[in-house]
Amino acid sequence: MENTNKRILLVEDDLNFGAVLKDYLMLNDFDVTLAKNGMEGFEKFKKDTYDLCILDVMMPYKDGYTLAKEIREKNQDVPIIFLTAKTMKEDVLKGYKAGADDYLNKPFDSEVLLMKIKAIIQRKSAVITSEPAQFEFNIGKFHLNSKLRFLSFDNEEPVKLSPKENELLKMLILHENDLMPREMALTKIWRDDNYFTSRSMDVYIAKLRKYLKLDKNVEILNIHGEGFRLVIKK
Amino acid sequence: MENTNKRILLVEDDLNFGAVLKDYLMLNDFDVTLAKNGMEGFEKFKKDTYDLCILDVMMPYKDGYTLAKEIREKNQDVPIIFLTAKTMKEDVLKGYKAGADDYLNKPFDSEVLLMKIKAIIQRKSAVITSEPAQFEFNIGKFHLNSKLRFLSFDNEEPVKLSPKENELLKMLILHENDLMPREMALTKIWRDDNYFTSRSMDVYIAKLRKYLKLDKNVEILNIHGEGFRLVIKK
DNA sequence: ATCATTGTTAATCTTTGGTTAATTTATATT
DNA sequence: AATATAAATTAACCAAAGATTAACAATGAT
Repeated sequence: MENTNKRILLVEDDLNFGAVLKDYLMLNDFDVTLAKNGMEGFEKFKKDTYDLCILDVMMPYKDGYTLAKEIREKNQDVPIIFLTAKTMKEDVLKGYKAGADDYLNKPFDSEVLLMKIKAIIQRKSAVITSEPAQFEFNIGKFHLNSKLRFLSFDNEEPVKLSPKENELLKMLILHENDLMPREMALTKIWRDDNYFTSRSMDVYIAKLRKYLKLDKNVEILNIHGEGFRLVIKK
Repeated sequence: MENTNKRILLVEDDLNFGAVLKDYLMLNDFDVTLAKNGMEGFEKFKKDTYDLCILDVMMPYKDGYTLAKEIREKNQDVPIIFLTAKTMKEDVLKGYKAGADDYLNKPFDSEVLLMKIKAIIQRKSAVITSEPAQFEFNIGKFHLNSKLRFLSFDNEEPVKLSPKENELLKMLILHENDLMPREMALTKIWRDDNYFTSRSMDVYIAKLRKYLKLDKNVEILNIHGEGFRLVIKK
C-alpha cells in the first residue's frame, strides 16, 4: 500500500494532549509520529524524514527551542511550528530566532492549526521542487526516464512503467552489477517487509525481466535468500 | 547607488496607525508604500512589484480578503500578512483560504511583526528570482494570452478561458513536455489538496483537452498518480 | 527427500482518472 | 434586492492503471 501522505513529527510531553492532536491530524490524512520529549523527538527526527515538525516549547530535559536548533543544524528546510502556552513577546521572538515558521498559542483551535499546516507545507513544497535528483539512466541499450516513468529501447515505442516497476528498476540500476538486498527494496519501496509484499516484489521482478528481454546483455539474477542483481554483460 | 531594500505594500485605512507603522518599517530599512483603502491598494499593487503585502482586514469599499484574492490572481507568490482586530476563527480561516501567509491580531507588538516579516521574506526570497511574469505563449498552433485569458487558433474566433482554465493551461505550458505534478497545480492554483479539488482539476483537464483538440499535435497526457504532461509532437 | 524460496501467469481487488451533467457559488446586471 | 450569467464544485458512472493475492511449477539448500 503506497503512502504519499505528508509526514509530521509531533513532539509533546503532555501525553494526553499529544495523543488527541495526533489522532486529529491522522484523521486529516497526515502520517504522525509522536515523541514525548525533546530527546526522543531528535532521535526520531534523525531516523526518518518529515515534512513538518510541531514542537511543544515547554518540555522536560530538552525544551522546544533547543530541539529546534538541533533540527535546524541537520536540516535548514523542514518547517517548524511551535506550540506554547506563553504569550510573552520574548518567547515568540526566541522562537523565530530558533527558526520557527509559525507560532501558536495554547489553547488554539484545531482547524486553525490545520490551516497553518496546509499553508506552510504548501509554500515549502513550492521551494524544494528543484532538487537535482537524477532521473535519467542508461542500462545496456535501454534508457530509463524515472521521472516520466518510461523505458525506451532503440527506436521502439517507449514502454510506460508503473510506479512500482519504476522504483524497483531504478533501485536495481543504482546497484548495477551489485546486490540489491530484498529487504532494502521492501522497506524503501513497499514500506513494509512481509510475506505478501515479498511475493508482490517477485511479481514485479518478473515484469521487469520481460521488458528487459530485448537486450540479451541485460539480466536480473536472483541471489537466493539475499536479493537480486542487475548485470550488464559486454 | 542601487536600492536593494525590500518593498512593502501597506494597506491600512486608519491613517494615523498606517503612518506610524510605515515609519517604523522604514526605520527598519524597508521601502514602504502606503495605500489607504482596498481600491488604492490594488492600483498600487498593479503598478509596481512588492516583496510583501500587509493588509488590514476591515476596510471600506474593499476588504482585505477581497483585495488578497485580486492580488493572488495577479501573483501567486507575494507573501501576504493580514492585520485584524478580530479573533474570530472564521475570519482567520477565511484569511488563510484567501492565500494569507500569516495573520496578526491587533494590537500586536511591532517587534513581533518585524520578526514575522523577516521570516517570511527570507523563506520566499529563496524561491523567487523575480521573474518578469510572462503572459504570452505559443503552443503548437495555439496562442495563449494568459493576461487577457484567451486562447486562439489560426483564424478561428479566440476562446475565452475561465481563471482556473487559464492558470492550469499556463502551468502545463510552463512544464511543456515535462511532468506537471498534480500536487503542484493543486497547491498553487487551488490552494488546497484534497479529493474534491483533485476531481475538480480533472474536470478542468477535460475542458482543456476539448479546446486543444483542434491541433492533433498537442496533447495532455496523464502520468498515473503523478500528474499531467503537455506534449507537442512535431 | 523435504522444505523454503523464487518464477510466472492469471484472477481479483483497489486506486486513480475521463467525462458529462447537475448543483452550488460567485459575479455582474437590471 | 432580484435575476441573469459565468465559474467552480460535486456527483455519478464508467474505464484504465496499478497492486496484490492465489495457484502452481521450478529451483536451491540441507
